[in-house]
Formats: sequence, C-alpha cells, structure tokens
Amino acid sequence: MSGLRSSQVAAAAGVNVQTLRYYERRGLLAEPDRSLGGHRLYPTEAITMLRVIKAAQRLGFTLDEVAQLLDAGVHRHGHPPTAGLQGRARAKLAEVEAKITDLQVIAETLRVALDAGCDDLVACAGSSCCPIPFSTIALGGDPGEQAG
Amino acid sequence: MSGLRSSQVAAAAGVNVQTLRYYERRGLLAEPDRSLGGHRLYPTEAITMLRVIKAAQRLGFTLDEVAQLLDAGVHRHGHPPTAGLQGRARAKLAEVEAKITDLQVIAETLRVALDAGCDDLVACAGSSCCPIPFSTIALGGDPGEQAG
DNA sequence: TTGCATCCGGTACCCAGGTACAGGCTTACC
DNA sequence: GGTAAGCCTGTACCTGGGTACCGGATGCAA
Repeated sequence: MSGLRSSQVAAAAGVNVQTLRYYERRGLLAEPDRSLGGHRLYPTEAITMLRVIKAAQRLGFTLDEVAQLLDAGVHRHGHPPTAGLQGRARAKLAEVEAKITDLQVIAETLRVALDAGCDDLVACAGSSCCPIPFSTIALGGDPGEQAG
Repeated sequence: MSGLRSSQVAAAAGVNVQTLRYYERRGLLAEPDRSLGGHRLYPTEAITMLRVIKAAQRLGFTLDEVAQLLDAGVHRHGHPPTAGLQGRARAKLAEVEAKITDLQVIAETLRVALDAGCDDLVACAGSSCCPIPFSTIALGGDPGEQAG
C-alpha cells in the first residue's frame, strides 16, 4: 500500500518515468508524498491526471496551456470567461481550424504541382508556366510547422 | 557590380542575414564568391534559390528534404523514381493529407466537448458522460505537433 | 546481509530552424 | 584619413517536449 511507485504510474499511463518528474517540474503534476527514504509515492489519481494531460495535449494544448487549464479548474473564481475550458477550447478550435485551412492550401498547391508535372524546383522558379506560387507562397503559416 | 552584399540578398528574399549563412552551412545555398576582404558577393540567382527554398519549406519539406530536392534537380541520373520532385511531392501530399485528417478528428473532438459544455478536464475524466475520449485519445498523432 | 532493481537530484543532450552576441576586420562615403 | 555601417567567424542560446546519463541512495526479497 502507501502509494504507487513512479515506474508503476508511468507504465499505467504509458509514459516515461522521466516524464513524470518533468511534469512535476512544470507544475502539471502535484508533488506526491515520499517514502522515508525520499522515493515518490503516488495516489491513483496521478494516473488520471496523466491521462487528462495527454488528452489535452492531444487536443492541441501546449503544456503551459494544460497547466493553466488545470489551474483554472482548481481555482475557479472571478476569472475572465476565456480562462475556463470552454473559452480555451473555443480558441483552440479556431486555431486548429485555421491550421486545417492552411494545410488544405498546401495540399492543393502540391496537387497542382503534381498535375503540372513539375520535376525541378529551380527550373520551375524560372519558368512562368509553373503553378507553384513562388512569390506569394511565403506569406502563409510559419514554415516547417506542419512537418512532423 | 561584382555581386550583391548579404544584406541586399537577405532583404530581397525577406530573410535574416544570419539565415543566409545558416543555409550555406546546411548546404542549401552555394558558397558565393568573396571580395578581397572576404565579404560574400552573391549572384542574383541566390535570391531565386532563397525563394525556392522558402516555397519548398512552405509546402512542408524540411530543410534536409529541400537540400535533397535541390541535389536531385542538379544530379539527375539513375535515382529511384521517389527521389525526384514528383515522388517527393506525392509522399509529402500524403503526409499533409494525413495531418489534415488528424486535425479534423481533433477539431471534431473539441466541438463535441464544447457542445457538451465541458468545463473541467479533471471532472470530465471522472465522469462517464463526458464525450472526450480520454482512454483512446492518446493513440493519435504525436502530441504537440499541431500547436504553433 | 547481500544483491539487484529501482529511484534520487542534477545536468546535459536531442529535434528543427533559426537568432543573438562578441570581438575584430572591411568597405564606403565625406 | 576618419568614421560609421556592414560584414566576418565562432559559439551560445531560443522554443517545446521530453530523454539520457551520472554517481549515489533506497527498497525489497532471499
């Protein structure tokens, strides 16, 4: 009894042991009780918390945002309406939708380039018949943000 | 005459001067001639190259992939068919489409959570009526990859 | 009591794509 | 020739989300 070891919690949540301490440092996971020798002893709720963190992360929230969401759930008084899960989820949904739109533009550009049979970017950049919009293309979302 | 200064090239391409040297180190930009004192003197084609790089990056290619694309355009002999722009663009399109699908799942999950009026993740995780799929949600794409 | 697995804190490193700074040289213009 | 802006190399730092390694201490079973 007396609590779960870090490796047990990590395994149960499908997470690395190091990640537990990382989350603790980031303020996402409460500091658990310790054994006499200083080893962490987690309550079972810690596993739930990890699942919540992973779910929120999967929904597009950064760890900082997750920390704020968890804080907002605990404090819950006099915060602006954007601070709750509702407000934040609405903002995040808008973000995700914007991202989807951006990627759709990219996908369409790739499709027309394939259709046009482009096979050399440098040649394409010099030819006026290539459909890749070299001059305007840089105006979109941050480069590299959808590669992963 | 004799070439463009790095700041001129950078300004023309909408890029930081440091970035020019970074790209040179990464092998994306050919080493230009130098003045007697060692200053870089770029041909106007350098600006075109930068536009090409930015375009490819915007289309979802990493800098390593861009370097390979540029190499493939130059060497052009006996490479497998996946090595050309066509093959790589097809693969990248598939990647982008997968990403879009993933984000659509996320957007839909956010929408149902908003619809259901969820306002506390921890409470939601403990309640069976919350539509957020805490147990299966971690199975999707890498966490954090669409935040930006 | 021995032995091995696990855990501790602290620090350093990984990815990508840059950006910033320090200390010194070159170039351009008056 | 003076001065200011620009450029040089090299190295360190940034974000975000972890991961890896180290030397030493603990926990637990036989």
